[in-house]
Amino acid sequence: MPRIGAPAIARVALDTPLLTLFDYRLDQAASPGQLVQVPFGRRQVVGVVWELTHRSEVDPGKLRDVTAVWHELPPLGDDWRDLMQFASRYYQRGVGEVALPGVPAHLRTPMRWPRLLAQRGVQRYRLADGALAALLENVPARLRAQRRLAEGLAQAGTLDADEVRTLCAKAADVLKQWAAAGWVVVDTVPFHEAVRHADEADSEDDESSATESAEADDSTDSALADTSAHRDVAPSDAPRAARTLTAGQADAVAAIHDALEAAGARCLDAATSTGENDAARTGAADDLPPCPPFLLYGVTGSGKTEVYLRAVAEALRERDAQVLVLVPEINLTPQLEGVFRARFPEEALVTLHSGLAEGERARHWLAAHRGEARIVLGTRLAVMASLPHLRLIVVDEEHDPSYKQQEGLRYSARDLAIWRANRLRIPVVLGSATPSLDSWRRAEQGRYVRLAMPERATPDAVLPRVSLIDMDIEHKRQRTVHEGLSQSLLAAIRARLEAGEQSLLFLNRRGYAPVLNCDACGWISDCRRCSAHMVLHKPERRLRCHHCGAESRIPHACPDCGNLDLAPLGRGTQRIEEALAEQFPEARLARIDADSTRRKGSAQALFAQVHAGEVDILIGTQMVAKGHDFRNVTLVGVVNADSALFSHDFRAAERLFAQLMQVAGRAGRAARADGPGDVLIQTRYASHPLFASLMRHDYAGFAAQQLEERRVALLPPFTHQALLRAEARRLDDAMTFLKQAREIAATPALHDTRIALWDPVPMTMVRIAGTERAQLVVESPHRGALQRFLTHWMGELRALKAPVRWHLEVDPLEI
DNA sequence: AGCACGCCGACT
DNA sequence: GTCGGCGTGCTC
Repeated sequence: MPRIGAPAIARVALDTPLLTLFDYRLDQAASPGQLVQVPFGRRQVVGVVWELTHRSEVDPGKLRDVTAVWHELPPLGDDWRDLMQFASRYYQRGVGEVALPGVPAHLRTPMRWPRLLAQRGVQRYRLADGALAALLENVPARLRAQRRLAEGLAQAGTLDADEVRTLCAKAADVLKQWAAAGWVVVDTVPFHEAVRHADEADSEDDESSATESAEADDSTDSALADTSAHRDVAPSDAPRAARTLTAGQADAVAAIHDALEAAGARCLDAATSTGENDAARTGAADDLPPCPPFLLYGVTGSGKTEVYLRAVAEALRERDAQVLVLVPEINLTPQLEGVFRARFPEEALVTLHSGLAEGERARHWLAAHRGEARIVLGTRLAVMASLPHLRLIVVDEEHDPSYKQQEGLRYSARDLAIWRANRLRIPVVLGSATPSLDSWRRAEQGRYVRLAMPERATPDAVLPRVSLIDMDIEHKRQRTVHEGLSQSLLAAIRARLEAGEQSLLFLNRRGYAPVLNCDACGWISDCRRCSAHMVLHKPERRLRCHHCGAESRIPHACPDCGNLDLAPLGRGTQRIEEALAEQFPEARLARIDADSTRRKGSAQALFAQVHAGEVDILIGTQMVAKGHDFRNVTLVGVVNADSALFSHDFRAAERLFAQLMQVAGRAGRAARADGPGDVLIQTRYASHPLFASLMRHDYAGFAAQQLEERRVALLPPFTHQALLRAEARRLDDAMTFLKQAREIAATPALHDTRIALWDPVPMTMVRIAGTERAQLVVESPHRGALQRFLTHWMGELRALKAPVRWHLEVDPLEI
C-alpha cells in the first residue's frame, strides 16, 4: 500500500456488471475505501478506491483523472471492503456491483456531498410561531391527514421524519410546501441530542406503546413488558435482578457474555500491541481463534428478544461499540424497534431498510459509518452497512426467506452476517423457533453453538393445542363444507365470538379466487403475458396477474363462447372474508394481506384495530404470521396449506413448518380461562408426518426427519447448489444457451468429477411478462470445488453470444 | 448496466 | 426530408 509520495494510480470499484476495477490517475492523496468521483464513458460516476498502485496495465492513453476525492468522509474500512470482496467472489459478481448499490444514492451524488456532511443528525420539524392558526385557516378540513399533521406538530413541539409520516403519508411533500410558506421550520439535531429529545417528547405515550409492543413481540417475556418502568435505568446498570430469566435465557445470556468478553479481550490485546483498535482487529483477525455463531433456538414465547437485549447491552458496555440487529421485514415488526428504543433510550439507534426515504437512508447510513449510531436495526440490506466498531450481530428469525435478496445480487444477509462476524471474530446470534435446516445441521455438527430455550418465559403462557380437521372425513360425513370452511372450524369460531375472543384465519393466497372459469367451454382466466392465471379480485372488480401486474375488468361473459356463467375456482382471503361475513353477519372482520395494506400505514392501522379489540375475526396471509402477537386471539385456523405438502420444491415443507409454527404462535400467549389457545388445521392429508411433528411442537423431530430425507436424496445442506437462469423471448433460445453452457462445463478445461450439472429445464413459471425462462442446476458436495468451477465457467459463458439474459444464483432458495 | 453510434422504416 | 427502432460495442 504505497502511501509515500502521491500514488499515481487509483484502482476504483464502479457499479457496473464488468468484473474489473478501473484505473485512474490520481493527483492528490487518497486511501483505499475513499469515495471518489470519476469520469466513466460519457458520464461522471462515484466509486470506491479499492487499491492504490503506481503501475497500470491499461494503455496510458486511455487513463483518465479522478475528478474528485471525498476527503471529508472517512474511508470505508478494510473489514467492509473485505466483506464486499468476499460477496463478490462468492456470488460471482464484480466487486463494484456488490459494493456500490449498498451505498445510499445521495452519497453517490457528488452535488450532495457538502450538504450531507453538514447535516449530522436527524431532521426535526416544528411549527413556526403562530403557524398553527394560519394552517388551520388555510388547510381545508377535508384534508384530514394534513390537519392531523399540523395538530400533531403543535402538540408534540417537534417531530422527526418517521413520526411525521405516521400522521400523514404525504408528509414530506406537505412539509416542503409549509416550510416554503414559512409555517414550518426544519432543524437538524445532532444524533445524541435527537435521541434524548425524542425520548422526552413522547414519554407520555411511551409507557403504553412499550408495553403493547413488548407484548406484541413474538418472543417477549414479562421482563420486557416491564421495560417502560425501567426506562430511567441505563442499560449498562446493574442487572435487572427484579426479573429472573429462565434457565435457558440465563445460559444463553451467559454464553454470549463470555464470547463478547473473549472478543473484547482479544481486541484489547491487539489494541495495546499496535495501538490502533479497529485496524488491529481486522488486520489480526486471521490469527485470532474463531468465535462460532450462536444458534439461539427458542420456542415462541421463550424470550429470545430479552436475550438479544441483554447481549446488546453487554456489547454496548464497550466504549464506541456498535451492534447490528437484522430483522426479516421491518414493517411487519415495528415493535422490535420500539422495544430497542425503550430499552436503550440513551443510545443512538438508526434503522436501515428499503422503506426509508433517500435522505433518511443517507443520514442513517452515515451515522452508522461514522460510528455515531450504536445500534443499527435493519433488514437484509443493513448487513452491507459500514460499521467501523461492530462488536455484535443479531439475526432475528434467521430462517426467514426474506433474508435472501431475490433480485439483482442475490445474497443471503444471514450468510453474509455470519461471514462478517467470523472475519471480525465477534459473536453473531442467530435466533429462531424454527431454524433453517442449514443452521440446524451446523449446530448438530458443532460448528454453531446451540443455545436452546425450551421453556416459555411467561409462566401463564402455554403452548397452543394444535389439532387437525380431516377434510376427507368432513366430506365423507356429508357435512357441508361452506366455502372451504368446515363445520368444525365454523363452530370453533362461533365459540370464540360468543366468548368475546378473537379468531385468526390463515390462508396464504390473496385475492378472491385464483382463477375464473367458464363451465361451458373450459375457458380460464390466463394471463396473456405469463404462464399464470389472472386472479379474481372482487372488491376492485378486476382480474389481476400476480406475476406481471397485468389487470383487466372481470368479463361479463366468457370471451370464447359467450356463456354468462363464469365461476370463480378456488379461494383466496377475500372469498373467505365474504364467506365469514355471511356466516357471522354480526362479527367484525378484518383482512390483512398485500392488497388490503397497499396504502402506506394501512397495515399499521389494521393491526392497531385488532389490538384494540375492534375486530372479531382476522383473515390474513403470511403477513399476519410474522411479528405481531394478538393478545386476545385464542383460535388460529389454517384454511388450506395442503398445496405446500406435495410441492416440487424440496424446501416447501421446511417453509410450511416454520410458517405454521409461527402462525400457531399467534394464539400462543393468549391462554383462555379454560386452557390454551387452539390451532385448527384443515387438511386432506391428516396423516402427513409434518402435522404429527407440528402437533407435538416438535421442531427437532421434524428437522431430523427432513435432514434424513435430504441426506438420502443428496439435497442441501448435504450439497451446495447454484442456478444458471436464462430468459429470452423464446424458450428455445434460453434452452439452447443452457445446453451450450452445459457442454462448456464438460470440456476438459472445466470438467470436475465433483461437480454435477442437471439437465436444463423450463422453469415452473415458464413465462413472466412475455419472457420465457429456463434454468440449469449445478451442484457439488464440495463448496470450494463449486466456487472454482463457477468462476471459470462464468468466464466462458460471458464470452458466449446469445439472444438471452442470464444470471447465476448461488445458494438458491427455490429451484 | 448505461449510453453511445449506426443504419433502415413511417411520419410532419 | 426527419424521428426512432433496437443491433453492437465500449467504458480505466
